[in-house]
Amino acid sequence: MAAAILVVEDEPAIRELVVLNLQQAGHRPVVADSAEQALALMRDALPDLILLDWMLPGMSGVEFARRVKADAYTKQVPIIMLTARSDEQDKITGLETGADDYITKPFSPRELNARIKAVLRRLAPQVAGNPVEMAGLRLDPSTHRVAGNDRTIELGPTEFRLLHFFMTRPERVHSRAQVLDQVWGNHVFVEDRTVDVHIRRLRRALEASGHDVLIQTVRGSGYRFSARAED
Amino acid sequence: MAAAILVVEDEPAIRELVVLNLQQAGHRPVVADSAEQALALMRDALPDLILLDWMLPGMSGVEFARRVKADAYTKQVPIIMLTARSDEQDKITGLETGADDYITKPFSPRELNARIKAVLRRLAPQVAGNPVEMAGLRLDPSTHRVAGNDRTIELGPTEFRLLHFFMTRPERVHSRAQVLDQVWGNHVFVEDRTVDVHIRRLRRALEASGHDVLIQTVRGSGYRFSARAED
DNA sequence: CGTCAATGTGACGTATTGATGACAATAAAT
DNA sequence: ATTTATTGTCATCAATACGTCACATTGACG
Repeated sequence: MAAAILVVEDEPAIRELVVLNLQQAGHRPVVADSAEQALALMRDALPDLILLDWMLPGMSGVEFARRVKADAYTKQVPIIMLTARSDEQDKITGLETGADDYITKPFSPRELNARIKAVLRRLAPQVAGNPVEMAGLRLDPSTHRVAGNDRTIELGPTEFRLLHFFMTRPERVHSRAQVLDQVWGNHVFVEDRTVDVHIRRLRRALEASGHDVLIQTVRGSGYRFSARAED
Repeated sequence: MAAAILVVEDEPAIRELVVLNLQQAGHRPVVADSAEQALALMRDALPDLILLDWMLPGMSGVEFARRVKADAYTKQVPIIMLTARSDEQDKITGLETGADDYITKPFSPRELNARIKAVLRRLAPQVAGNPVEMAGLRLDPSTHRVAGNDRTIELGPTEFRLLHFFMTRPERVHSRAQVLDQVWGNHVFVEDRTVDVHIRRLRRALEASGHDVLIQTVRGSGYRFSARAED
C-alpha cells in the first residue's frame, strides 16, 4: 500500500503537515510548491497519486489537472484535490476536469489517509482469478469456495492460498522457500518448516474426498501438486 | 413500458402539465418541488427515471444531479433535464454532470414521451427497479419493501442497500472495501469495521425468517450472500 | 541393520479476525 | 422542543488461524 505521492501545495505550513502525515502512513511524499514545478518533477518520475491544492499562484490547479489528464503519459495518475470548504462550484469543476476525489480543508489526517487508500484501492487492478479444476477438485477464487467431488471443503485463509498456488502450478516441484515467497509474501520472516505444517493441514482437509494424495512430497526438494500417480 | 417517474419541478403549472402527460402515457409520476424533497423521496423508493428542471430554488439541478450520480445506489437512475431554450451552457454542464438527455422548454407532449421512451429503452436492462428473490427472501427496490416468507421485514436505509447489493451479486465474496465502495459510495470515508456492524444489523433483521444464514462470513476475505450451505 | 537427515504430526501459546453490545452524534419526525 | 431513528466508532469477547516446537516416522545410504 506504500505509494509515491506528489504534493502540490504552495503554503509551507499545510505542505509540511501533509508530508508528515504521508510519511507516518508509510508513503513516500514528493513536494512541489507550484504547478510548474510539479510538471517538471513528473517528467522525471510519475507518482502513484497527486494531492493537488486547488488554489495555487501562477498556473491554477484546474489548469494543472487539465494538463495532466490531457497527456497520455500522465493521464492515468489519480488526482485528489484540496479545496476550501463550501466551494461547491470548485468541486464540480474539479471532478469534471478529471480529479478522482476531493477533500475540503481543513481535513483530519484520518480523512486524508482514508481517501488516499480509497482512491488507490479503486484504481488497483481487480485480480479476479478464474476457477481452477483438477481431478475432481475445484477451487473458485471469486466465491472463495473449494469442493472435492462436489462436496464442500473448508479451508483456512492460508490453506486456501496454498492450494490455489499449487493448483495453478501443477506438476512442478516447489521448494519451501519458493512456496513461502509466493504464498506468504516475499518479505515475511517465517521458518521453512512452517510450510510442512500447512501442507499437513491442507492434506488433512483434503482427506475427506481423497484429494490429499495430489500433494506429493519430493524428498530433499519440496512439494508437488500432481494428478499423476506418485513417482 | 409503464415507469415510475420522479418529476422535480418548482413551477406548479409546468409540473401539473407534465404529470398529466405522464399519466396519459401510462406512467406513474411522483412529484417533488425541490431537490431536497426529491432526495428524500428517493431514499424511500427509487424511480425508473428522473425528469429534472435545471432551474430550481435552493439546491440547483446541477448539484442534485451530481449527488444522484455520486451515490452508488442511485447512480444508475437516468436523468432527463428540462432547460430553458438556448441555454447552451446548461446543456453542456448538464450532460457532463451525468444527465442522460435534455429537453428544451417549451416542449410538446409528443417530444417528452418520445425522449422518455428512448432513455428507458436504452437503459432498461440496468434499471434497478427489478425485484430480486432468493430462497424465499424478496426485495423490491421500487417499493423499498423486503419480505421473508411473505412476512414483511423492516430495514433501515443502509441495511436495505446492503441487502440489495448482496442479493444482486450472490455467491461472490466481497471484501469490506468493495462493499464500502458500492454501498456507501465513493467519497464517504468510514472504517472498514463499520461494515461488520451493519452486517450484524442486517442479520438480526433477517433472523425472524431465518434468512440470516444467507449472509456468510469468509474469514480473511469478506462476506458472501449465498443460498448454498455454509462454507 | 543402524544411522542420520528429512519429513510428518500433535500440541500449545499468541496474534488476528470477526461478533456484539454500548454509546454519542446527527438527522428526522412529532 | 422533544423524541425517535439511524449511523459510525469503539471496547470487549469469542473464535480460529498461525508459527514454532518437540517428538514420531520415514527413507536413503553405508
